[in-house]
Amino acid sequence: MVAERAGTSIATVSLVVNGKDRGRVSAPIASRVRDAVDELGYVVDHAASSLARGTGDLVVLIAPDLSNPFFAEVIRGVRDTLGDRYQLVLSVTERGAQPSTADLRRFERLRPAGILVDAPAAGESLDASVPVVLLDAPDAPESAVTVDYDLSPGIDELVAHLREQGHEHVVYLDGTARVATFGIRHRMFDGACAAAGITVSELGARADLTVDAAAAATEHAIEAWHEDGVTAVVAAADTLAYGVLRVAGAMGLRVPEDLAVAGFDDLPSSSVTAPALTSVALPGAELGRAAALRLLAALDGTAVEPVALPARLVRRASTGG
Amino acid sequence: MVAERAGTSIATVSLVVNGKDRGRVSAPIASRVRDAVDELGYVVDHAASSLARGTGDLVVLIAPDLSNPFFAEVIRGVRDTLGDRYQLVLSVTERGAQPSTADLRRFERLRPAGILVDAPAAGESLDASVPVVLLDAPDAPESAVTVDYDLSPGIDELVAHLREQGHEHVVYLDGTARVATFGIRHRMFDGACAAAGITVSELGARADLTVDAAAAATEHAIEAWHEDGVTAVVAAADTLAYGVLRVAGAMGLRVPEDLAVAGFDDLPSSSVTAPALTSVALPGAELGRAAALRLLAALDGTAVEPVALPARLVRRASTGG
DNA sequence: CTGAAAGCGCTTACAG
DNA sequence: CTGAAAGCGCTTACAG
Repeated sequence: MVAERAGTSIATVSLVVNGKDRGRVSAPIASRVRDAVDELGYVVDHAASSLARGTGDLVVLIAPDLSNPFFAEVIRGVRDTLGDRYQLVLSVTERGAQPSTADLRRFERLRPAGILVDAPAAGESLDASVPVVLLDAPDAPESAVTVDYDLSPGIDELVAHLREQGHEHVVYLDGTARVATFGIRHRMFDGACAAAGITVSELGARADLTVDAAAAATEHAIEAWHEDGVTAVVAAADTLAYGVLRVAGAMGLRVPEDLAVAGFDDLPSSSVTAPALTSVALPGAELGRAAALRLLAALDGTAVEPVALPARLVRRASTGG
Repeated sequence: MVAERAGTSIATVSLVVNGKDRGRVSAPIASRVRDAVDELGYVVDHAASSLARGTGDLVVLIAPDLSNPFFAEVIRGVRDTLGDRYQLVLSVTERGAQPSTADLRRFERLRPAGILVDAPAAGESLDASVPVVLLDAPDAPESAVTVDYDLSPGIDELVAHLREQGHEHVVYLDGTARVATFGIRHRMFDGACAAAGITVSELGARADLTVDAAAAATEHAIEAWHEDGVTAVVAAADTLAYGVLRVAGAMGLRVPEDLAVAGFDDLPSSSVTAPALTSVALPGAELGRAAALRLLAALDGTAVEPVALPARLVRRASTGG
C-alpha cells in the first residue's frame, strides 16, 4: 500500500479512503493522507477490498442478447438509478439464450453487492447468496423479488382497437425465446380476443427476435394466413413486427388495408417504420429504474413491495390507428 | 476452502481445480477432489483468486450508451469470439458520454485480464496497466492497439451515388458526441463532395444520437435547408436519419423526390423505415470480433497487426437507390 | 506425488 | 486518536 508515504499506518489510510475517519483520525493526518492519495493516483484494489470485507460494490445486470433495443432502455434506467455508490456491470447471454441459474453462479464469484436478472429463462430457481431482483419474470416464485409489467390494460386496448377496426380473424406471431413474459402475452392476447369475439388463427408462427427471422417466418406463412382469412397480425415484439412489415411491403400488400400489423415494446424506431407501427408500449427505462430501486432497498435492508408497471397501447398507422 | 473434505490439502485442490494437476497430482486423488467439488457445488472465489495471482479472467468492454443498436452488434462479436476462457462484462457510460480514461481507471481496480474500449472520447490517453484495445478510435496514438473502419470506400460510393441521382447541394447532420469517428465521417464526406462537385450547405446541424433529438433538430432547420436549395441530407448515423425521415413524413415531403436521406451504420431496422434507408454499412459484429481477436493475441503474447474494416454503401429507396 | 507456509492488498476489531 | 495484527480465500514456490 504505497500511500503510507503519508507517514502514517496502513490502517489509517484505509479508514480515510473509506470515509470512516470521522472521529477516528485527526484532521491534519486525514488531509495528509488525502493529498498522498491524490498525488500517487492511488485507487483501492477491488479484489483485496472485497475479499477482506466479504462483498464488493459491484452490481451485475444479466440480460439476454442486446439486439433488442428494448434492453438498452432497461439498462439506462438501472444505470441512472444506481448512482455511483455501486458500479454497474452488464453481462449478456448468448444470442437467443435467456439468463439462467448457471449465469447467476458465474457472477456470484465476483462477490457483487447484488444481481439483477432481466427476462430470465422460465422455470429456473434463480436464487443466490446475494440479493437478486428479477425483471420481467412473471412466473417467478412468490419468494422472489420481482418487477413486472401489468400487460392487461395494453392488451385489452389493443384487442378493442382491432375490433373497432373491423378485424374478426387475426394471427399471432410469437417469439421463440423461452421467456415467461412471451407465454403470458400470448395467453392474454388469446383470452382478450375470445372475450371480444375475435378468433385467433391456428396458423400462428414463431421466430427468433430479429427482423430477418421474422421476415423469413412471415414469408413462409403469409400465403396461408391470407387463405385463412386473417386480416391482422399481432407480433410478440416490435422487432418481429418489422419483419412482417418488410415482407408485406415487398409483396405489395397495403398496411393496414390488406393486412394490419401490431407489436409489443414500442421501440423508438417504431414511429418511423413504413407505416408507423401500433404497439403495446412497455416502458423499459421505468422497468430498470424500479428494479434498481428495489435492489437498493434490499441492500439497505428496507422493505420492498411488488411492482407491476402498466402497459398501454400506442396507436399508429399500421392498424389504421 | 470447503472442498478439502476430499481428504487432501488445500494446495492440491487448487491445483486440480485450475487444471494444473498433470504430473503433479495422482489420478485417484484428483478424481476424489473433482467429486467433492461437484457435490459441494464449489466454485473458486474470484476476488481471492485474482488477488493471489495478480490478475483475473474478466474482460471488460466499455461502450457508450447502448441506445444505438450498433453497439449490440459489436458486443455480440466480442462475446462470440472471446469464448469461455474469459468472462466478458460490459460497462456503459452515461447517456451521451464517451468512454474516458476515468472509466478505464474504475475498471482497472477489478484486475481484469484486458479491457476493450469502444468509441472512446477524442483526445484521451487511455492507457492502463492491463492490455487495452480500442475500437473505432481513429485518432488514437500510434502506440495504441486499435481496430477501426476504413470509411473511404463507403463514403466515396455514397457521394458518387448522390451525384448520379442529380444532387448538387446537400447538407450534413452531425452527431453531438465528441467521438473521433464522427469528425472523420464529416471531414471525409466534405472532401468527397468537393471532389465530386457537390457543395455542402453551411446550414449543417447536429443532434444527440436519438430519433427524437434528430427530429427536433430537423424540424428546426428544414425550412432553411429548403430555402438554401438542399436536395439531400446525409446523417452521421442511421438513428439521426430516422429523425429526418419522421419529420419529412410528418410534413408531407416525399423521400427521395423532395428530399433524399442517407445515414451511417446500416442498422437492422434501416430496411424497414419509410422509405427504406440508404446507409454506409459499418459491420459492428466484425468490429467486435476483430477487437476480441486482438485482445486474445495480446494476452497470449502474440504479435498483432492493425486492422481497418472496409465500409460499403447499401443503396435503398431513401435516395432513389 | 503431496503438504505446510508465505503472500496477494485490503479491512476491522483490538490494544495502546 | 493511532498502529500492530489477524484474517478474507486463494495460488505458488518450496520442502519433504
